[in-house]
Amino acid sequence: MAAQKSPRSASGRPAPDAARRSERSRRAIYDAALALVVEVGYPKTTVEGIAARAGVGKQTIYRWWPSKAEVLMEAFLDLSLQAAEEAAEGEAGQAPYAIPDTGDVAADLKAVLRATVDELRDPRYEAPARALAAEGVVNEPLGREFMARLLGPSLQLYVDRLRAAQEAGQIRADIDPRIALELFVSPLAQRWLQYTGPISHEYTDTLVDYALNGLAPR
Amino acid sequence: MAAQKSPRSASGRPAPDAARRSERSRRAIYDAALALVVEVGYPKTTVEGIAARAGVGKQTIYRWWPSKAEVLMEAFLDLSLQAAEEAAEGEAGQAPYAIPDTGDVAADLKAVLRATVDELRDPRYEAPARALAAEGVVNEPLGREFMARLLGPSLQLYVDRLRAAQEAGQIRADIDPRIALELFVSPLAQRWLQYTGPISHEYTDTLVDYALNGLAPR
Amino acid sequence: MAAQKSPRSASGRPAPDAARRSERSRRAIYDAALALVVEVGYPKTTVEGIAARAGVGKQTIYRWWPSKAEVLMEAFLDLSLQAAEEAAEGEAGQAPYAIPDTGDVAADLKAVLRATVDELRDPRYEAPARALAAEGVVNEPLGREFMARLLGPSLQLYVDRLRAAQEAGQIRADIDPRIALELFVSPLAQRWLQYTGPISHEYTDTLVDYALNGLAPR
Amino acid sequence: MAAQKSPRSASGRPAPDAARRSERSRRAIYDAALALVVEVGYPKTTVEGIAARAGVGKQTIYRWWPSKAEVLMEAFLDLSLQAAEEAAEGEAGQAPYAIPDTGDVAADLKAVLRATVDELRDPRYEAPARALAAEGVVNEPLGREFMARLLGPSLQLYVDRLRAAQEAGQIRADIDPRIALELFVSPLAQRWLQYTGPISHEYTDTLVDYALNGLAPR
DNA sequence: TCGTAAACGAGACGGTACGTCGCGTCTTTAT
DNA sequence: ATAAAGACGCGACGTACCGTCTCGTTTACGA
Repeated sequence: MAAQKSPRSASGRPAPDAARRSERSRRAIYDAALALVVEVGYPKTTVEGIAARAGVGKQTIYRWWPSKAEVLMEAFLDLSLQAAEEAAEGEAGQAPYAIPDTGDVAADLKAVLRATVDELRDPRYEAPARALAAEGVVNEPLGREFMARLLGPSLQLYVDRLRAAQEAGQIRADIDPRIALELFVSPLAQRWLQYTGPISHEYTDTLVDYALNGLAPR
Repeated sequence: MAAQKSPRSASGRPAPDAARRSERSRRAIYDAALALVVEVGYPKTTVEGIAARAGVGKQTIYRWWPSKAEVLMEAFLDLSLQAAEEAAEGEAGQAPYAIPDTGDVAADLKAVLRATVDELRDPRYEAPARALAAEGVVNEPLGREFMARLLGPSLQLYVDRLRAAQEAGQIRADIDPRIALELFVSPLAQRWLQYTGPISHEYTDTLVDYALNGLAPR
Repeated sequence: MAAQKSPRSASGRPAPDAARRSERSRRAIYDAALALVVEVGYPKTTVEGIAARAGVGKQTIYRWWPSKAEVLMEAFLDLSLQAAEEAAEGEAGQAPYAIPDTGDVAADLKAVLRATVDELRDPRYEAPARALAAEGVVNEPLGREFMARLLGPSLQLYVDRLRAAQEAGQIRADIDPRIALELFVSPLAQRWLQYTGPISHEYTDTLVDYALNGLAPR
Repeated sequence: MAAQKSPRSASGRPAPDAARRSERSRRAIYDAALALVVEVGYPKTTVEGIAARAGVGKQTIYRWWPSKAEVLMEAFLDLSLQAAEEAAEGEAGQAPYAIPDTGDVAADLKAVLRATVDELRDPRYEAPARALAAEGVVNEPLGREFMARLLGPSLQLYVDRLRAAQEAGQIRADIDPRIALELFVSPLAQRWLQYTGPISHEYTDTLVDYALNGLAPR
């Protein structure tokens, strides 16, 4: 079995040694990237600017990420992780990363969506989330990564909760939960992303009602 | 009232005389912009590239548009207009710009959504539409313009059709059509924009069924 | 005869239109390059620095010169030209660009060499001349250009003066003037370039004496 | 007197312990530096390149030399030393490091200069010698070191030989040998360094003749 | 019908950021 | 304990486009 002295990444460049990576720099880069996106917007956020703000050489960024979009992706991922951990601490003993199940699907979904609305309005989350979404629209690999690492896991929580509701007989058994969740999640996403309408707690409540009960008369 | 020899736009620059504008150049610029977005993608499409390909001076672009996003917006608007006119010719005597009303809402909606799916898969439409959507996500004024000039009018057609369905008693009267349409339009939009899932005729059919009948058992 | 719409330089890049070149920028670049070489030395003089000091975009330098060495070459050539013109004004009616001929070769050569010594000590000339010489040593094309455009013409003046001396019988007819001149010019050049010894009026006087009369006893 | 555990050089850094220096590494660094200068030229020879080629850490270079110029200087000095030792072996019983004295100054000088011409044409010597000369032109301390350690000793040999000639009555007693030698050495040096003309055995022979006999008629 | 003023093509300009290279220092790893 | 390996902060490289600004050259209008 041949020893592999200098492993190469897909780009053909020798892969850097991750074990010797500076944790300090990584944190500073995450912080700088997030702060800049909030302060000056994504298009005016430059790799050079991130490096300067983080007190880091440009090469240190290019060594570990292929583009500013990937930097922001990991920074945002890290931010979400931290937030999730903090949230988990508050509700000790409870399953983290799950939509609560009080027995009332409608109420549970409304609660989660209200929380989501609040989050989408917090500039600290909104700016990077919007930037990543925009980049992903036009950059398919990044878009798919965004889906795989952020959107997907979140959507899975809805799938799980809807499955539970099906078992409880609150949702028809022949419904595909993966599609069903889009009836209330996607409208919110589109209003937020494309300014197709205002978002509010009232609005998401209505979405849940419409989706669960349908538009046609009974 | 004082004579105004060289009227100035809000930017303080003398407004160009639109009457003397070269139609030839405008067309060439539209064609070049759309072609480049399809061929090399939006981020690699540059004003310089558009000018070169259109055989036009850069200033001719900057004279009439403030940014490449606006150029593309108008180019795409123009493209949509042309396409709509062509489509209208095929169905003479019928109201253009409307969702057909056969009396069966579900069928009508499914038909329109199937057509939309086809369009979203045509690279000639997809590339510029995606580019504008992405730009609009991160550039609010442009996003709102995109909504006002393209998305809005399209969505209004759904509102009209849903209103007709309400009058025909096929949809509950207390439903807000502006929100209702999002139950089947937004999921498609999100899957397309964010790669959250595959899009197909089957999928949109399912969306219409779910939306009209709801998820909960009757 | 084919029209040549976009002539290309040897580098394969379209040649810029010299007619539209900014004289203002060129002057500013010359001045900045010379000043920086004097102030911070050649190795610390950067294209970026020249551009910044000249108030010019980097591309304006790269558009017209392939390297900082070539910039400095032309700047120095320009400086020499100006100096020569100023000098020529002072001695109206006299042939410019020539070594004076008073009939006494030894005296004439000593006078020119003394002037050269003075020039080599003037930092405004020394710094760029030294920089170009150094670069030329290790960069053959540039070295040859330096020889062709600066050194060569100067040495030719010695050839001319020595020929006159041969006709006047002050120098043997079988002597090759192109080689002869090196007996007093090259020693000065080497002392200056390589710090092999101090340079002074006395020293160059001695060189002329030794060269004309030889080292062996008569 | 206080014990000094880690003596510090003028730079304030702890002086490395020369006794523990790796002879192996030094040799590898010399070889790599010389080879690179020959192969890619001095400007493209980098400390990183030398280290990589020598299979040595960069720090091992920086520990012992302040710059790539100094590395090359010592490498070249070492090369010259080796060459001189090899040459000395061939002529056993004779004084090493001296210009032969056959009684005929002209012949002896011509012989040495012919050998020098040959050396200057050997790429293994030419490339590093030229590199060091160029660096020395623009970097005064290095230039003076080059003079002190390489050029000076070589020139001294000429001084010695010329003194002998003066005692033998072949050269006038009032001649300064330190200046005299420049009449034939410097022209060769300048032609070589600055491409002011071709170098050949014929050329150096002529230089010796001109220098010894002078240019003026007797 | 002809001048003339505007729009036009071309592209040079002052800039900003790109992604890369090499510097000289510092740290880790594996003898 | 030493030295290879190489990550780091830094600064310059040479390139690509930005948006502005002249340049002549059409072009179309109104005198």
